[in-house]
Amino acid sequence: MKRRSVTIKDVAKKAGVGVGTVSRVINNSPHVKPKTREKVIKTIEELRYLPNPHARRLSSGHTKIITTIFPQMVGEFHQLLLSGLDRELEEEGYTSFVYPLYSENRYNFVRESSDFVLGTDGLIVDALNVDKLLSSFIPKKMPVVSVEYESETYDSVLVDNYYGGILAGDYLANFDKDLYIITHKRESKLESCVFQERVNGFLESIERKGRKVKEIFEIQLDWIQAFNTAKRIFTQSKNCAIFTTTDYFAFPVLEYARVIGLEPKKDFYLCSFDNLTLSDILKITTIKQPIVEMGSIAGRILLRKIQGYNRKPQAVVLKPELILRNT
Amino acid sequence: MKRRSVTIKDVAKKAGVGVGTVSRVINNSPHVKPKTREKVIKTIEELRYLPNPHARRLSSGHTKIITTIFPQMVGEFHQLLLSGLDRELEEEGYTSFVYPLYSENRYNFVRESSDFVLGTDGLIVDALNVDKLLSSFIPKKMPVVSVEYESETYDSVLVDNYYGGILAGDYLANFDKDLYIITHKRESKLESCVFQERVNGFLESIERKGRKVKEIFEIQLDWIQAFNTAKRIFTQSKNCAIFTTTDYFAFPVLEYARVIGLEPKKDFYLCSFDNLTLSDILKITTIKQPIVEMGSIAGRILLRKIQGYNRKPQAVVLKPELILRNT
DNA sequence: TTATATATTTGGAACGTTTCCAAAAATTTA
DNA sequence: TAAATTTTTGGAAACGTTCCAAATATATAA
Repeated sequence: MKRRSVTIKDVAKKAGVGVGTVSRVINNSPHVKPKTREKVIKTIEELRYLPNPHARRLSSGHTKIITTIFPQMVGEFHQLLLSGLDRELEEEGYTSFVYPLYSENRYNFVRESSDFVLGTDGLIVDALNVDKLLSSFIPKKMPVVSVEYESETYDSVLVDNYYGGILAGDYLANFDKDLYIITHKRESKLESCVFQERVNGFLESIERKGRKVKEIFEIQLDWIQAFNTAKRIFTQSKNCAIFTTTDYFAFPVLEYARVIGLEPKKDFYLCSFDNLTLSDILKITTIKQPIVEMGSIAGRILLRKIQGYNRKPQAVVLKPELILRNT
Repeated sequence: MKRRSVTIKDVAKKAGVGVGTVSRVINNSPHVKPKTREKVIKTIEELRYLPNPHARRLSSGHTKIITTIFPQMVGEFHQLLLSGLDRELEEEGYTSFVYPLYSENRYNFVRESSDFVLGTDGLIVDALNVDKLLSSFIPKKMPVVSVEYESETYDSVLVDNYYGGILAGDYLANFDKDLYIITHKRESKLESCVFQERVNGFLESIERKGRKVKEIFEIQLDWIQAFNTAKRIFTQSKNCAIFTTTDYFAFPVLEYARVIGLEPKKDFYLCSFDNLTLSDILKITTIKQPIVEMGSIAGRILLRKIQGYNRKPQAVVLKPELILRNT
C-alpha cells in the first residue's frame, strides 16, 4: 500500500485499450489484433511496466513454482534429482526452488510460518519422514510428493532400498571374504533415512546364505571418515568384501585400496550404492538408483496433482539394479 | 478464481466481528481485547481458516522471503553462508530459498520469467558475474547483494581473494621447495570466478620474492582429481610446497601425502584456502575466509535495502587471514 | 446488399488480504 | 455525573491482476 509503480491500468490508459487487452498481450493470448498487440508492447516498454507477481498470483491462484525440501544440500545426488524434476516441470512452465532443512531453526520456521509452504504450488520432500515432520501443518489441498521415503499420507517415489541391499548381499556373499559394511550414521530426525534399509536388505541376504557380517561402521557423510574407515578395515583384514551404502563412501575406500596396492576383485571386493558418475569412471560395482528418473516421476505426479487429478496416495517403487564393474 | 475456500470474511461473519479485527488477530496486533481475540481464534480453528498468502502479499507488498542464487550446491561452504544469512534474516522474520543455477536451462528460466525474481523481497547472488548475467533483467528497485563477486551495480560482500593469495604466497615462498598450485578450472560462465584471483595473488607474491611456480594444475571441484593430482606432484617432486585454492583440494592432497608416508612441514608444505571444519581437524594451514560473517553481512545489507535504505553500491571487502597449522 | 458467423475488444466484477480512518465502547479524570 | 481520553472496532478502499459476459468490428455467405 506504499509507493505505487506502473500498473496494468496505466498501460491500458496510455495505449488506449482495456486492461484485459493488456493482460492478454502479456500472456500471449492469440486473441489480439497484431496491430493492437504492437501498440501495447510499445507502451509497456515505454513505461517499463512489469506485472506485479503477487497480484498475478492472487488472481490466477498459482505461482508456477514448486518447492523442494532437502534435508541438506550435497553434491551430485540432489543435482540429478532436481534435473529430473526440472525436465518435467519446464514443459509446463514451472520451476523449482530449494528449501534446505539443515537446521532445527529452518525446520521450525517452516512449521511456524506455513505460509511459506502455501505460497507455492506444490511440494517435493526428499528423504524425510514427511508424515511425522511436516504433514501436520501442510494444508490438505497442498499437492505433495515424497521422494526416497514411503509416506502414508502422500504419493511417494522411491527406490527399493531393501532390495538394493539384497542385491549387494547376493553379490558379495559369493566370495569367501570377511564382510564389512560402511554406512551413514543417522544423528537427527532431519537426516536421510534410506541407509538403514540398505543395510537391512544386505543383512537379510547374507543371513539367508548363512553368512555373517564382521563389522558395521557407521560414519558421517564425509570422505575422510570413509578413507579412515577403509584404513581400519584393511588393517584388520587383508581379505575382505565391503558394502558401502553410498558411492560417496566407496570412492575413498577404493582409493585407499589402490594406494596400498590391493587389487580389486582379487584382494578385495567392493559393492556400493547410487551409481554416481564417478563410480562409472572408477569402475566400481554398485547398485544403480535411477535418480533422474525418480525426480522426473515425482515431477510428473506432482504436476498431475496440481492439475487437480486426485487419488489415494500410492508409492512408485523403482527397482535398483546391480551394475557389475571392476570391484 | 476457482473454487473458494474459507476466507477472512467467513471468519469475521461467524465470529461476529469485522474483517479488520480478524486481520489484527492473525497479525498479532496488540489492539484487540483478549476476549475478542479468543473468540476469533476459536472461530479460525473451527473453520480451519488459513490466510491466503497471495492476497496477503499483494496487500502488504512483501513476502518475507529472499532468494539466494548459487552457481551450484556444494557442501559446507553454502551451508555456512546460508546460516550466516539466516541469522540476520530470522530476526526480522525472513527466510531464504535457494535457486541453484547449475544448468543453462535454469539460467534461461530466470531470464525469461523474471517474474520469479520479483516474487520475493530480495536477492543474494553468490559467486556469479551478476552484472553480466542478471542485472539486465532485474528491475531497478529489487534489492540485491552480490557475494564473492565485486559488482558494479549492486552492493557486494567479498573476501579479498587476491590478498589471500598473497598471504599463501608469502607463507610458502619461505621454504626452499618446488612450488605447485592446484586450482579450479572455470569451464562455464555459471561457475564461480574466485579461484583465479587467489592464483593471481599467489603468483604476485612469489614473483616479488623472485620465485617461480613449477606447475599449475587446473581441475574440477572433485576430490578424486585432487587426489590424482597430488599423486602426480609427489611423483614429480619429493620436495614441494603446494597451494590449493580451496580446502576441498587440500584434504585429498594431505591424505595422499600421509599414505605415502610424507611428513608435513618437513617433506612438504601445504597451504590451502577456506578454513572449513575439516581443515581444522586435519590441521591444515589455510587462508581463512569468514564465510558465516560474509553471509550475515550480506543479510544485514539486504535487509536494510528492503527497508528502503538507499545508497550507492559499495563493496565490503573482508580480509582473509593465514591460519598457521601443521602443514 | 444484408444477414450471419466469427474474431476482437471491452469494462468491470471478482480474488482475499492489509491498511486506514472514523466511530463506538471502555476507561480515566474532573 | 459529565467530560476527556484511550482502547477497540467495523468496514471501505486499495493492491494489480484474471476472467467473464457483453459489445463491437470484421469476414463470410447468401
